[in-house]
Amino acid sequence: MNIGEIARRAGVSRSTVSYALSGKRAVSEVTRQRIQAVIDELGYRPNATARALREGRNRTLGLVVPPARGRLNLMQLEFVASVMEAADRADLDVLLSSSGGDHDRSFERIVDGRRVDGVILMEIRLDDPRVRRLKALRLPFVTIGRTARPQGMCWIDVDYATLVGRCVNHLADLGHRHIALINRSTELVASGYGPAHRAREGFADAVARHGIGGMEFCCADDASAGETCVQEILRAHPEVTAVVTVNEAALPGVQRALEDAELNIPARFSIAGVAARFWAEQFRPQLTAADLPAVDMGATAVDFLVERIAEPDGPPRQHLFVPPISLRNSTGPAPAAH
Amino acid sequence: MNIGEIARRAGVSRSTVSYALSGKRAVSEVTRQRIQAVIDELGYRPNATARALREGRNRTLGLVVPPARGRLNLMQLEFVASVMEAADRADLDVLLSSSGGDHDRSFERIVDGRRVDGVILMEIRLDDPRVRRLKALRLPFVTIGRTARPQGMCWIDVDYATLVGRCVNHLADLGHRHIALINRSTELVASGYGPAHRAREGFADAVARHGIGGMEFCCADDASAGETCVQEILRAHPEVTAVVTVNEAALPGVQRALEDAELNIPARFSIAGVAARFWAEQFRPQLTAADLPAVDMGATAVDFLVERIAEPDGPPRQHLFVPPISLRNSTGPAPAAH
DNA sequence: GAATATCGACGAAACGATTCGACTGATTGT
DNA sequence: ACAATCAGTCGAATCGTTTCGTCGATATTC
Repeated sequence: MNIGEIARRAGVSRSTVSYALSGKRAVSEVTRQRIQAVIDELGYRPNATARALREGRNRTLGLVVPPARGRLNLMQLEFVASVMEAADRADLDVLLSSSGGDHDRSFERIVDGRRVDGVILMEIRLDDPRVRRLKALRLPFVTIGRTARPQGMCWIDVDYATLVGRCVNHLADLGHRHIALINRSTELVASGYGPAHRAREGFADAVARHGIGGMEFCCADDASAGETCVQEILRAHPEVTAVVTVNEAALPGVQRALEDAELNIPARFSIAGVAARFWAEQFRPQLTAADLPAVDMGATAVDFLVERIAEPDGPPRQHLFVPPISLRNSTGPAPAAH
Repeated sequence: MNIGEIARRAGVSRSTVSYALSGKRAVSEVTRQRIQAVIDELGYRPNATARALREGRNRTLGLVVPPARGRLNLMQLEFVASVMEAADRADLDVLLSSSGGDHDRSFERIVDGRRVDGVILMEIRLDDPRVRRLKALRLPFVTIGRTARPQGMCWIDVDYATLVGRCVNHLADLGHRHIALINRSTELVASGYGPAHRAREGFADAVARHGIGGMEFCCADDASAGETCVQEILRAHPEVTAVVTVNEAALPGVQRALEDAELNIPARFSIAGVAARFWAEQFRPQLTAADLPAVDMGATAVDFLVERIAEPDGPPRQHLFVPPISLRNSTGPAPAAH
């Protein structure tokens, strides 16, 4: 059941059927209705592949997610969901690809088979080979996170430096004088993961500004690492009365370690950070944290990409998200020194 | 940079380039190398859309996930990741589509634009309009979960009835005589969600077999619903000493409510169920539960689908997963009656 | 009333690959 | 030595759309 068959049964030419459907040229009302009747009867829908070939675009965007190895997290999940929703609104399909490993077959397939009109790249590294690839292919793309030299590119990012800085400010205002940062894993830092680097910088700046003690700890993205990380902090720096965390996956372990050390939150210990709302609310007491705006980010990424596909040489759009810090119950005045 | 350009520069015809690449006909070694040199120089990759049009297949499978509304959960996330991985191994791309709402535009686009060679349908209902649609279009598909009449279809599912039954057996063996089931939400049950129905049946059968008291409670898929659900159970049925749960998202709330009621686990209260390993390990003490085998399920679904695409009229493959129940620390002997 | 728009429809040429049949030399078999 | 095979290549058709140019027929304009 292709357009030729419809044309034959309606007694018109293929082009007339096409114009009747697209409305790009006038078609008399009677033939239009005759054609529509045949279409309804046979349940014809134009073949998307043929259309894509002819039009030179696929009405599809590629979404490159981190490989399953590195465990997609809940925040990213929410992001993916919101990208789908936004793409759907723009009548675009979403082709998934995981990448970040050594041998990114699906990335190659999608990108150099020209299966997509544009790409959203998650979990970008400061120096990212995929970005170079997309630039070389002149395929429109938007990155979630920035490379080291983000000028001239299209990206959205979360301003970890500012957010971590604000957390430090908040804790310092409450009288805390020794604060630890629970950052992401050493591997992630080593591989040039922007948020981890910028959290580090924002933290260092803020503690320096306040003239207070600050120490950074890297921590793998899971609960048990969070537990040992806190134990380590408490052992090596008993003077610490508050932590800032950007490692949401470690939170359950952080909680356990603090409970085991009988450090009541927020009476004897404070904690603030950046996390998806799910994790912040899961914490007990609920975590004072900047909630990652996954839904906004997904919608914005799609908007930027659509715009760039329409106008590949337009000005590159960029947006830094600085979500407000939701005051919950995990921070309080520093305990009196004993 | 299309195949014609390559042919021109290599001084051969387009068909020769094609045969050199596919190996479907003999090409002399010297011309093959000449062609390869041109290809390497220009970085040519065949256009996937044109190939798809000609070959009549897209090397793409559709993955239909529940809409963002109904919140994709971690187990589903793991499933999606494993589908991607398996598809990648089979050199297939994955086109995402969310569906389940009233107005499934992306499902329509993917399915009747013939953008995919087959579909994996998650979160199937006992009577599902999408299944009828796919059958009518004669598009190969595999469902995750069964419809009410699953004969002749391709599906995989988790045997909730058996698993819940085994949990009841386990608890009964430990001496528990009054057990509650924490099922999924009433809406989900009402909409004909198979796992919820089968959990109910398995539970009813098992408590009857043991001649013990069993009562079922529906509970929305979130922590606070879990909390009120347990409070309700304890209030209305103080004789209950154990629960079986198939509602992983409610677990954190269940935990809170039991803690608040000062019911130590497993000394004074036991709990077992079906859950993704993440949730089971998140529970304290860790939950005795059948771990949902998301990774196996994803790989199996892709296998079945690939097979069915290759042979649309072959025998429909089906598989019921009955993952073993991992004994952890949340179940113990029933407390002596007081 | 002749020149000129305008409308509605048609045919053919793309888009970029794959594949079938045919053709040319060279090799083999008898 | 003549037919049969075979390796290597080419041209043309095809997949299902969209769109450009064209062309009657009717309507508009001076």
